[in-house]
Amino acid sequence: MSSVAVSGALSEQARTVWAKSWPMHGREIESWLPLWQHLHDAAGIAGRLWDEWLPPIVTRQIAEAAGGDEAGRALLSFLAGVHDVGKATPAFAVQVGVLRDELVKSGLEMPQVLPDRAQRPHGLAGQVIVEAWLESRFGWSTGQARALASVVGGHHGIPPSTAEADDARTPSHKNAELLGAGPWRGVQAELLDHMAARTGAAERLGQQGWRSLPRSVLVLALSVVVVADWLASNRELFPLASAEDRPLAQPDGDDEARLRVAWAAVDLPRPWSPAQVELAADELLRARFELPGEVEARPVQRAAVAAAREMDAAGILVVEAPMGEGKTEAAMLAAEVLAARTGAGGVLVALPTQATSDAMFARVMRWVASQPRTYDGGDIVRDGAYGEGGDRRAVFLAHDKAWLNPDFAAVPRATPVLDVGRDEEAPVAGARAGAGGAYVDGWMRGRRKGVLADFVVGTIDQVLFGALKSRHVALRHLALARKVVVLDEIHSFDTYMNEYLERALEWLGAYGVPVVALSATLPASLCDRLVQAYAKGADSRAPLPSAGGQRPRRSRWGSPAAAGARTVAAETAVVPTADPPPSSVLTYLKDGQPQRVVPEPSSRVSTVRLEVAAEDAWQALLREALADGGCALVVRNTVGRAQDTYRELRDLYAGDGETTVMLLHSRFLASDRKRREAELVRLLGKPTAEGDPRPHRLVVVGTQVVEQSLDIDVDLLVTDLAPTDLLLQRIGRLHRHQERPARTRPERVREPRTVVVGVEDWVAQPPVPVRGSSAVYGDHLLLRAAAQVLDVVQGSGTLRLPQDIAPLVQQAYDDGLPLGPEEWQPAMRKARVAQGDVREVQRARARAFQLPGPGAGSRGLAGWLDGSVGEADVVGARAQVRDSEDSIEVIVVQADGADQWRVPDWFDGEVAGAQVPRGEIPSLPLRRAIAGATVRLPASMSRGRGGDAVIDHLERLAVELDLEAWQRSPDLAGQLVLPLDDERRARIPGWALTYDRETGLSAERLA
DNA sequence: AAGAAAAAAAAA
Ligand SMILES: [Fe+3]
Ligand SMILES: [Fe+3]
Repeated sequence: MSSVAVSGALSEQARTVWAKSWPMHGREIESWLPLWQHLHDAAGIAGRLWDEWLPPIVTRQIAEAAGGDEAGRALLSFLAGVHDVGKATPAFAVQVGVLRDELVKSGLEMPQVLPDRAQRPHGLAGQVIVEAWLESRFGWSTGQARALASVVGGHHGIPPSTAEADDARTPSHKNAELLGAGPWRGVQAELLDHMAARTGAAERLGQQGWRSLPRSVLVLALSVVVVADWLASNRELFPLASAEDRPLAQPDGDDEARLRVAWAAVDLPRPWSPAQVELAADELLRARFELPGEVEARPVQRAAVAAAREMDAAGILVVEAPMGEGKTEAAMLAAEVLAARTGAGGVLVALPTQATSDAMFARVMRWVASQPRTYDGGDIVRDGAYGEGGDRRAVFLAHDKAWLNPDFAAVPRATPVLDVGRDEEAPVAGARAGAGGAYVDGWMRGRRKGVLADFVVGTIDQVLFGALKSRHVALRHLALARKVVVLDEIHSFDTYMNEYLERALEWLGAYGVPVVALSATLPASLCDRLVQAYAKGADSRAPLPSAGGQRPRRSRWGSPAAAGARTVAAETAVVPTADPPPSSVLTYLKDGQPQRVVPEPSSRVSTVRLEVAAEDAWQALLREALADGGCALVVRNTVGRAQDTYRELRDLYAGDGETTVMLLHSRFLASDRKRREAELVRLLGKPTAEGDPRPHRLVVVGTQVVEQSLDIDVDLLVTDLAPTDLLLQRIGRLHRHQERPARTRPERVREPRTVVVGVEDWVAQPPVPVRGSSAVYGDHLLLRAAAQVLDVVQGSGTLRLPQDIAPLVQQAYDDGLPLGPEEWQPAMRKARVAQGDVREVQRARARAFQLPGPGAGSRGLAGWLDGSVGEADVVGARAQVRDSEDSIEVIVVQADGADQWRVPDWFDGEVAGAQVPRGEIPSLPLRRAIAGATVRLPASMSRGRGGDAVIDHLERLAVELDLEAWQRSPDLAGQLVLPLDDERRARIPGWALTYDRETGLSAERLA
């Protein structure tokens, strides 16, 4: 850690240039800050960040590019130290009258007002000033100067476009007026020279090393500049000077004290730095998950630990395995090994949904608590104090509804780092860190900064946003680049999300971030693309020495022999006989090449009887199968079908007194759905020590919500035809728990059995899926699944699990492989083309706002985010990481005759039926209840012209009923409200809505 | 016609 010597005095003009003023408007000011002071502060913080906060995985790559550790530190300090030099311009300085006058008095001329001043925001101004200075002072080329200076230009979140920068550099009257001429130029250069000398950059700017930094390093540099600026702009940490102190005296040694105090107040934790663990996988598993001595690692876990030790540390590991093989634990063990190998300072675990993120957060917290402490300079006990250097791990749950999560709320919070006048929050005293030093940092919190924390669990969107053109995306990159990134359930992504995932992986590759991706069986081509995307990014950072040489094609399934299934005569055998793809497989990069490892097969093997039935036949079949009791799951592909089926089955079993029929789909209020899910897991989960609440006979009707993450076990499955992988996931709920051996199940359902329905006519050539299914999935995947289902049914009649999963999924997604009889082929070709079109549209939409890759372009960050705000030329494209037309979420309240709003009266707890105020922000318990009263309207309601009318109506309602107060609460701002009458009905133009506690929300289109 | 999530920044 080097403290910087005070270098050089500044001219009076340079000391008069200002950066901050309080207030910013008005004739009188109370306080101000000279620019040099802000620059010193920012440079100082950047140095501290380098010394104490950035983990080696980040500093190493900056150092490598910049020419050594000190050079890397100097680079960041310098960039932070000049970031606001654009404030030394008339365009900026004209804003505050008294400060302007002072400058004019000192000889820096400018008019009273500059109407065009907004055309040269100080970021852009700074960029071109630095460009010109690098060229004239050090002889940099235009392109070299543009690249480095773009970091200055981008410090407010969006780097200027090439055209903007070119325009600002063209000699013109306007530029002279706004950016300054004559003595202004002298002051700008003086400040730049001063900061270059002070940060140790001057000498290096004269050399070659910094002239062609890779884009990934520039992004990291930008992110650190932004962090430094945000901290240096906090007036609590870095107080302004009194307005009387003008100009401020020469810079002196007080700087260091000012910095020390501020840095201590921010109190960022040192990065996690786990030791290289040599433990065997078994021991590691037991130690980190607090398992008893006899527990052994499962094959996948053992293979993952071995892979993490032998793969490229800056590489990607894809673990494909069925559920129940302990993938999550495997990933955390691998993450620790990879962190130790790369110097990553934390772990980010990303999942597809908020609900799974919530569940994962609790598990990751336990894992964090079991981490040995790594701080070597103190004697702090593990569960003890934090403060004096003890191990602290900043944790964060990153999704929109994290504030509702009790596990996250229970984590001790450090004193928030607030800013006077900006943060409205009341200051609270911080608490001590919890188990293993886990705490929520006072600064690394909130939507943008929270993901910077050491251990973050969140939705996959948090990662995908890193590939979206968006303001301050560099900050998100830093959040990712600091850690090992674990991606869970990546098989569940659609084409649109995969586009973003691939681009995000390119960037992670460029940063050398270890990635562990978990999945059920992935289509081989997809797995290949993800690994390639990472490798491509890695190449952008470290090009091969043989620059012109072709890299050998990297493909997991490169050789025909490896493809196995594809050599089999397609139309006859669906389940391949030779060399089938294994049910578990690990793919990782080793020396830049993909390797595959197959763990020893799991011992669990089961068979499932597969059959098909007509829509009018399966209910009799179900009744028959459940004659002696048992629990069945009926999965429908649309909410409407599920609601109808539920009503039919309810009536069918009405009055027998010993059968429960339940319904689950997403169109229940969030709290109602949560309660239903909990009830399902209680009834159909593993038996507990207290007993087994499994009912005698139960029929659960549901949509796709039941194929995800609900750990339930049923005796019999009836399901609409669905794409093969989803069908297999549904089948995974069948006889799922080993704690429930066959002999404990009713006799007629002792053999696991699946009935596939949802097809108009199974005998037709090809069969015709019901309309709803076609609308949701498209006929291509449905017909391929139908071919596979019929093939099994007409053959052995049984599936073997898990062995058959991988071959079936690989075939279903291998478009080159024809499936089904000859007569189907014309229809299947048509469906395939249609599907291709849909995917292409999705891809195009996704690309409209996608961040360029790390290798594209040579001019640093100039124009990096061009087109990020509403300039898409693709129809229907939006700046978002999930594909959707507007689907409307509403808060449901009960309105009485007097137009008072109430929390739904059937809710649990004291707030049920409580009045919801509109003129003020509702209390926290009420806001919690309200968050649980949300539901998404059917997509059909928000599409097209009718959709606009619906949104209009709801928005007008919010205005008419005056929800202004709600806008000040982040969780309520912008929310639409749907008031129901006493009968739980609502009228919206064109629609009649009903909410029924048993069946959920129904929408009926009015003629 | 499913399901899933969804960003306030450092001064205009
Ligand atoms: Fe700025
Ligand atoms: Fe600044």
